[in-house]
Amino acid sequence: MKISTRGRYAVMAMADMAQQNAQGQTGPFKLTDIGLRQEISLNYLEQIFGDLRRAGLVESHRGAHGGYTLAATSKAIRIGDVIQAVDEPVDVTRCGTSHGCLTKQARCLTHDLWAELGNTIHGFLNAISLADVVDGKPLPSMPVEAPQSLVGLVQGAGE
Amino acid sequence: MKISTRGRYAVMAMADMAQQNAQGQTGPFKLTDIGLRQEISLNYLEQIFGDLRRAGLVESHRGAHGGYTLAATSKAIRIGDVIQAVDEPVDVTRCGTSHGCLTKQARCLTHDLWAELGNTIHGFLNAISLADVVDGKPLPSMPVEAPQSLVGLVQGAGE
DNA sequence: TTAATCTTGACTATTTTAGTCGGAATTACT
DNA sequence: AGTAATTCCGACTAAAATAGTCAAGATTAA
Repeated sequence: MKISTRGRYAVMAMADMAQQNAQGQTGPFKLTDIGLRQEISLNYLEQIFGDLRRAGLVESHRGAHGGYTLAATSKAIRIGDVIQAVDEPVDVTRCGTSHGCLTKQARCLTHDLWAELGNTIHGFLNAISLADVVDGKPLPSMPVEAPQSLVGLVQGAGE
Repeated sequence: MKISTRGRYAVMAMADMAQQNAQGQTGPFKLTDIGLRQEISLNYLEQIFGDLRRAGLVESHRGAHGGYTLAATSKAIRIGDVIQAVDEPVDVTRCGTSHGCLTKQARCLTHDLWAELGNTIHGFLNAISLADVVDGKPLPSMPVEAPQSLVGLVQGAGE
């Protein structure tokens, strides 16, 4: 249960550009510079930015004095989008596609659990924009606390 | 960003036992039977139950007519405990221990983000008991929605 | 004593992750 | 036109994690 470095690096690089923007720099930003600031290898960044570009999150400017710019305002870009762009499976479970869920006798007791965990992670990441990260805004946290107290508090966990 | 089969299998097996309990069976439950019902190989289950036993979540009964029983009521066992028992790193980031966070020039813009994501996942999993899963209780979901709306709603994302 | 069951540890195959490398295409500047 | 800077692309590789398998030992009920 951990995030890949691809996802982390992607968010770090995007946040780097957003921060540069916030400081008046308009870009385009060279991967070389981003890599130096964030300590990520150029070659690896190239791979990652390929994904980001194909997902429409950044725009590329080739040739000399080229680089990348954010394709939208930092307020409009959500962290979830960035991670999804570089990190194929934002799925927590491959219930249904693979065995392990719908076993012959049981309707998979845990299916809803994984589905809702996925929703929770998605909800969290999609609720935060690049701008929030750069501004150091306080992040939302889970309101629930104890195992017993929450049962029945919330309804509608349907997928 | 996905959960390992170890974690899934562990929860499935524990839920299986909890369900047997709920149906009047008191155990001990043989791994052979659990494996058959949940379609998990015996050898793999043995490995997993070794971890669960060492974590104190189940009790073993050796010898003929032996098997495993839950070490507490299904209401008292939280999903987070189960996953943590078999799935070493419930960490989302290894910020601080490894490079990639505290780079030379930046105080790691994204540190709080990963920390709070971890808290969110923890909060979710620890809020749900085995009994909740077996009973098919509705699960809590994230209340937050849009990127803008949440900023400033919640404070205190400190680790 | 025997069969059932947990216990342990070593072993292996597959997949994923985290990169590296070389070169081609494109553009700005001179 | 030429050159340097940059993105672009695909193949390649090393290391780690995942998902198991296997064999043999310990313990207990009958």
